Parts: sequence; C-alpha cells; structure tokens
Amino acid sequence: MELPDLKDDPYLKVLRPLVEAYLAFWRIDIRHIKSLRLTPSQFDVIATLGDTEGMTCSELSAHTLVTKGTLTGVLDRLVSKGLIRRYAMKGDRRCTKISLTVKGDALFRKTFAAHLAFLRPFFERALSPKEVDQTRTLLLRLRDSFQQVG
Amino acid sequence: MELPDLKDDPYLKVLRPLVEAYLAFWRIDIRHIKSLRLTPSQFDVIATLGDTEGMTCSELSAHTLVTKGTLTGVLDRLVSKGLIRRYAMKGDRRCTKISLTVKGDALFRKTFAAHLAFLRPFFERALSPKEVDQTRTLLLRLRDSFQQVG
DNA sequence: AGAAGATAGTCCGCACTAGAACGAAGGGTC
DNA sequence: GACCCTTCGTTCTAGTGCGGACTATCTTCT
Repeated sequence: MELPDLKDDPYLKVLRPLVEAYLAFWRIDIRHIKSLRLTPSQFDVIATLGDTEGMTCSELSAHTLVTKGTLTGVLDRLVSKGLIRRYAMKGDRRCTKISLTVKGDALFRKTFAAHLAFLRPFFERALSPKEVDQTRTLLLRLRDSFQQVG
Repeated sequence: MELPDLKDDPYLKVLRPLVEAYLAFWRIDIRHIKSLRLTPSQFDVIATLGDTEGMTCSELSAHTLVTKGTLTGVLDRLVSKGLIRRYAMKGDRRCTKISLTVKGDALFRKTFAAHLAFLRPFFERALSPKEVDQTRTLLLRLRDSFQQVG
C-alpha cells in the first residue's frame, strides 16, 4: 500500500520496513501453504482446529483471520475436500460445530510442524537471539499503539 | 494466519508480533482510507500516480501491490469515479498510459498528507526516535532474509 | 522480409474480503 | 406466554487477488 518516500520523517520511516518485512514473510508463507494445495484461509482454519475438540463458526472466526461471512464458503470447500465436518450442536440449535475429520487431522499432523520448521530458518538467519527479543518487544509496542483508541 | 503458541521457540516468537503489529497497523490504515470512499488498492494507485507524469499499467503494478490482472478492474472503477484517465501512448501501441485527472490530483493533494499525518502519532506514541532506528534496522533484516532465496 | 520470442493490457475462473441484511433460535423480562 | 434483544450461521454485494490464457503489438534473430 501507499509507500511514499518517508525517509525524511523520523517516525514514519518504520512504516515502509514494517510493510515490507511483513509482505516478504507473507510471500514465503503463502508459497509453502500453496504447496499443500490449501489457501491461506483454509490453512488457518485447519491449524486452528488442530488439537481441539472442535469449534463453532463464531469461535473459529474469532480465532482466525477469517470473518464470519467468508467462513461459510471456506468451510464449504474444506468439507468438499473431506478435511472437516459440520454437525449440529445439541443444546443450541443455532450453532454448528466444526471439527477435523480423520483425514483433516492427518493433514494437520503432517504439515503443521513442517510449516514452522520451514519458516524458522528465515528468522534464525536474520536475527540473533538477543535481537529476537528486541524485535519482539518493539513490534508489540507498535501493535499496542495501533490497537488502542483506533 | 496460523498463529499457534510459539513462545517456546526462541526464533519463531517474532512471527506472531510481526503479524499482529502489521495487522493492527493495517486495520487503522484501512479505516482511514475507507473514510475517503476508496479501497486500499484504489488509494495505492492514486498515491502512486500522484506527482508523476503518468505511468503504464505495467509500471503501476510494479510500483503498487496490485497485480496486472487485478489492475484492469481497479482502473475501471477509478475511471468511472473520474479520478484517472487512460490514453494511448504514441510510440508503442501496446501501452496505455494512466494519469490522474484534475479531480484525481485534487484528491491526492487533499488526502495524502492528511493520511500520513493521521498515521504518524501511532508510531510516535510507540517508539522513541532511537527505537525507530532500531526497529527499522531489525525489520529490514527480516525482510532481506525472507527475500533472498525464496 | 519472415519467423520466433517477448511484452502490454485484457479477460477469465476461482477464492477470498468486509460488511450488511436475513431468518432461525435462544435468553431475558414483564 | 408474549415481547424484546442478542446471537448464530448463511446469503448477498462490491471489490480484490492470483494465475493462466488470449490478442495485439513490438523486437530480435536469421
């Protein structure tokens, strides 16, 4: 997005690096996810459902970056791939519970650790352990600043 | 995306803050852009075209985050809003040159500086000038790591 | 000049995005 | 039990987003 030359501004000059670092990460991330024949949203859902008893749609959209409206379609496609299943929840007929199928769980087990192992070297190569802590602190500070007020 | 609890890993624990910081920024950014009745892509195009003589579609997609295929539709909508115009380029009949209209330029002048001024306090509040430099360095290091090899 | 290759912009299919609106269902209150 | 308010998942619209295919147009090589 809008990345003008901001080098002159002492504060705004983090904007560009923030966006660029995230996008560079994102491009690597998405490449690996695609090799699993999943979309980012689908991977997000699978990863979130992994090691849980299942979730309702609301819980899922709260724990992922997929909004409620989008979720319906994403889940449809995951159902047709046989990776998740939907079933009614007794006690509240409004809710639908979503959980991994055996096939979905197998995919989760096989790919999740591999995905993290794939990403790890990129961080490891860029930062020393001490810098990792620094970066983490600074990024969380930025996050908090953007999260308050709004 | 896929944000498991990675606190145990000394390196991967920057992943979450990176994503969260970017998304927090993004949500603020997009809110302001929407108040201009533009989409992020549209704003991106307007901001990129501002203060230039115009660009071809290829140049535009190289300088923005909008890919060639998507650009056609984005430009269509900007044309229908009267903010940009397309015209043939003499010398190469394959190319189309895009530039801001008077109305588009007026929008650019009015909103661009305002947008930066809007974002500035969020950075200013989070980091000291010295930390800005630190953050910038660390983020660029991360970016470069994700950009090499691939 | 003629053939082969590269480039420009468009169009397509499929997936996703936010947000608004919807009907069904549940939890109050009186 | 009837009213209101909220929540649940789905559906809809408009706009991206990517990659691949397509046509028109240079460019280059022979």
